[in-house]
Amino acid sequence: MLKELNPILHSQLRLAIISILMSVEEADFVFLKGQTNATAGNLSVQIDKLLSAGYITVEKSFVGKKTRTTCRITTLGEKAFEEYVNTLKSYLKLT
Amino acid sequence: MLKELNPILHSQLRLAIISILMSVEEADFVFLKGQTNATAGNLSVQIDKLLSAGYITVEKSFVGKKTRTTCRITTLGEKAFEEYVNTLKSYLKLT
DNA sequence: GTAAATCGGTTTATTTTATAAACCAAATAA
DNA sequence: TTATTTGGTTTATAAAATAAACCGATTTAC
Repeated sequence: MLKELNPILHSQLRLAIISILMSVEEADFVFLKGQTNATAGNLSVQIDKLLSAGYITVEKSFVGKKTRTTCRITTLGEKAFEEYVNTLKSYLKLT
Repeated sequence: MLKELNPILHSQLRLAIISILMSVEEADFVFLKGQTNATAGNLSVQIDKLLSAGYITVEKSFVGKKTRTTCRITTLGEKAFEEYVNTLKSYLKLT
């Protein structure tokens, strides 16, 4: 029986966000928007979902007078990502 | 910039179906249902989508008095799967 | 033999997701 | 001072996944 693919991660944009955060330790909204080419609205929604799932932390601060939203992956998020990748491999190795 | 993940394949059930068909040369409805643990309705819908995309062929026949729906992957389907896997790797290798 | 249950599905309705559009406050540029 | 841009959020819409209802044919149980 095939294991289920964590639906929180099985989304193009959320997977991209998490992948980036796995490699980068922290990334702000503007950086993520540029890397993923997502619209701001979509990115905002998907960041919220990852936050609600406990997969990332979100910190709002100021740089000069501009707001800055910084995201980091949590341990839970790392584990979820690793498990997602392993599950995915069980699908793909059938090739 | 991240490439887009083929949305026809970026679906848990359709990916499972295609993965199975990559390994098995042909599979009927009942077999796919058992392997994927999907409901008949969901499986029927997703098979239709893969058929419409030209990724599989679907052949209906009889075995004795029972109907049999046999699926096979097409060359286009194989190519799409391979490209999907490669794109996915570009997401995951960011780890 | 016939009523009820099962098999192999399809169709339709509902829920969930993803995406886009509209909006907002603050800052900067013209 | 009035656009315009920046850095987002909220809300509405479109698309997708899933579940529920249904269907005809076949068995099974009585």
